[in-house]
Amino acid sequence: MEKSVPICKEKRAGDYLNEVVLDLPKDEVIIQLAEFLEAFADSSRVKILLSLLNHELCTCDISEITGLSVSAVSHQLRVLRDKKIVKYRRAGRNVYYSLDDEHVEAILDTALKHISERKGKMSINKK
Amino acid sequence: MEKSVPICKEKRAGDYLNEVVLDLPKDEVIIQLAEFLEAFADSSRVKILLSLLNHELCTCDISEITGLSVSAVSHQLRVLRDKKIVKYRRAGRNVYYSLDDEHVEAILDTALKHISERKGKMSINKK
DNA sequence: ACTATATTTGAACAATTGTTCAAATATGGA
DNA sequence: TCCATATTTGAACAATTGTTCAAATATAGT
Repeated sequence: MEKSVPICKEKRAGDYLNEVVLDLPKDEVIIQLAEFLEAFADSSRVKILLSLLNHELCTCDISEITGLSVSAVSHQLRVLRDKKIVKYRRAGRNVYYSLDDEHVEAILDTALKHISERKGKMSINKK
Repeated sequence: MEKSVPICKEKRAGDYLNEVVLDLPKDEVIIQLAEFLEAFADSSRVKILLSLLNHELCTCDISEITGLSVSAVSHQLRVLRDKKIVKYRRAGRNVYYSLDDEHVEAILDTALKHISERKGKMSINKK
């Protein structure tokens, strides 16, 4: 019984599949990558991060800027805090948030490029 | 009745909030940003994208490399296709996928830097 | 036309998500 | 201490997600 290799593989000349597997980061790292990038996968959080690009802002500022409820903002800020993407400092009754990650801007810029360049190849379909 | 500004704002000297609002992309763009970045918010998709960084691969290759079922891979590839992140070509019975976005590598690299640099400040907490 | 392999698809399902609401906590000023 | 404001928190909820399974489709070879 020497069969766990899928059939579509048997006839392959150069076997580079193992190479690809070996080049992959450990599963643990892949999970961390995805957990970090989850921070950018929601429009409320993206809006909050964009707001923080140039200014530190208190929870109530962010609520007003984004149009989200104070509570919703606070919940999302906790997510961003847990992921070490924003930091905060308390000043009196206000808590001021700012970016704690030099890479946020890079990721948002890259994504912005994607959607602007993609416009040319946008499909007409709903998806 | 001239009251819709939150109280924490009234006493502000420099009013930069409006400036921040004006600097934000349109809501539609923010939603597109988040929809694109959703592609990276799941470890299965991250693993698929990492696998495709240097090789084009068929569905069955990707299934074997990632350890995901063929069906799960196919479902996720559809998500990536819809977002214009991968493209595909059919060759006989196989369908070969490859990256259709120059920015994928940049985003994954940036995220990788984040998680490696973050290790110094990792909290002991569960989160 | 029939069979085998590769891929896609749709329904079902548990799990997770983001918001709202009400209540709790924190801080500063009277 | 009491009150007003700012923020956080937890429960509840609908909505979305990713997987599995079975069935459908596509292609090549006989």
